[in-house]
Amino acid sequence: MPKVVDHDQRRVELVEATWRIIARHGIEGATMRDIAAEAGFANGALKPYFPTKDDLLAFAFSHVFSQTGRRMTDATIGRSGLGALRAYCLEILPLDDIRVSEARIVIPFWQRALTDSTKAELHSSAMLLWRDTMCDHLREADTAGELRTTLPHEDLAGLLMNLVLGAQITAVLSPIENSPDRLVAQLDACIRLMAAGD
Amino acid sequence: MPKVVDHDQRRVELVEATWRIIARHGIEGATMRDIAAEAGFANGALKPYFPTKDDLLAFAFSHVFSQTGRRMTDATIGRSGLGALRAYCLEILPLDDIRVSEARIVIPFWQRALTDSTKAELHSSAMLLWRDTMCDHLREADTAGELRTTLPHEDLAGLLMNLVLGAQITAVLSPIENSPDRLVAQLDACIRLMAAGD
DNA sequence: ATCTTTTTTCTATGGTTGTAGAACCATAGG
DNA sequence: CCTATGGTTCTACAACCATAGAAAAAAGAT
Repeated sequence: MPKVVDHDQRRVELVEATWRIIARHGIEGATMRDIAAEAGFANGALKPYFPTKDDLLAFAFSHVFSQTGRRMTDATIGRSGLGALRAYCLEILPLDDIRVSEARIVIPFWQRALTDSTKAELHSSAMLLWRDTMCDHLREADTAGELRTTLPHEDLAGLLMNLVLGAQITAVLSPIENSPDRLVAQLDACIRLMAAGD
Repeated sequence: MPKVVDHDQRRVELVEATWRIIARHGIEGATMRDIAAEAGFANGALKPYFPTKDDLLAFAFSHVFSQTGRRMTDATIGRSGLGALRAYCLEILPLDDIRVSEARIVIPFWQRALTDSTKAELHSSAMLLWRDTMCDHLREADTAGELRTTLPHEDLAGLLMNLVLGAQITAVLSPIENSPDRLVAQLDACIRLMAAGD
């Protein structure tokens, strides 16, 4: 029998090479040849794992979402209410190199999703999940008396969603005015405005 | 003497054709041939006005920013403080077809700016201007006693900036949960949280 | 009516891309 | 040691793009 390869692991390898290329040279520079070279293979080696380029990109993008989502839920264990909400949002903000790279990947993804309904639905469902989780934490906070405002939870969650998504852009394209500590200050400002204590 | 053409007006015509193409088929489909066809010309007719494609895109993007900026400042005349701030932000939110189209153009622009420092600086300077204007209105509101919070104006302005930029994404990719009235409700929620009355 | 100059069209070219498929290689069992 | 087979590389190809430049058209001035 011939050399045997773990296909799933190889797929993840290729996806990580794709991330590095997109984060470094943008999605325009992410050609099949460059991705293969980054992973240490020749052009045609990708075909058995991802028959077409779109398959590769779709897998890469959904992998980013699941990775971020796992990190977010991990950050909330042992917390509830506004504390959980804050930890949840903090995990999306581009505060370190890894999450800045994720921002540099999600922005090209948005652009692709504009004309690709499959990618649009992937984004829509992921955002709906995040939004619902934020609503849950807001409800927890409300019943615990942590909330000062009586505004609908949906609007507050939508506000936070737009905040963290907008931060993906400003953190990358206006890093001076949106350094990590500024972004945290903005999030804390938003949460403190909702909180009962002040 | 030959046929005389208003070059500046022709340039604007071409830019508007470019918008329509990008809004309809995405930036990938915005080839020189398609843009020329949309404007009613042949491929090579663009060269005298925009020698290269990058010149065309740069002009198109800066035109969007100046158009939006003009609309924003127009909306604030006769207002001050939180009222002006609200009107200013309302003009950025993608609430009608025109502004949704603008969102469909600015998202590809962000993607391009990731690997094009010229576009990044264009974005950075435009955002800095908007941010400063928001700070001015916040200062007005503060001296007028409209503000409840003592948080730094810079963080509140940054918060609003991220809100309206994030809305560009959610309005296009999650339109159901972010319909125009929901977006306005989110903005009003944010402003009411900062306001004195409650 | 003709000429001159700007504007527009048309054709060509060099380069790059995604994809396909043939040739080659490495490895585990007989 | 041999062989069958999954994995990899290499080359090729068809399509597409931006751009350049020559050719044609248009329109006011003489």
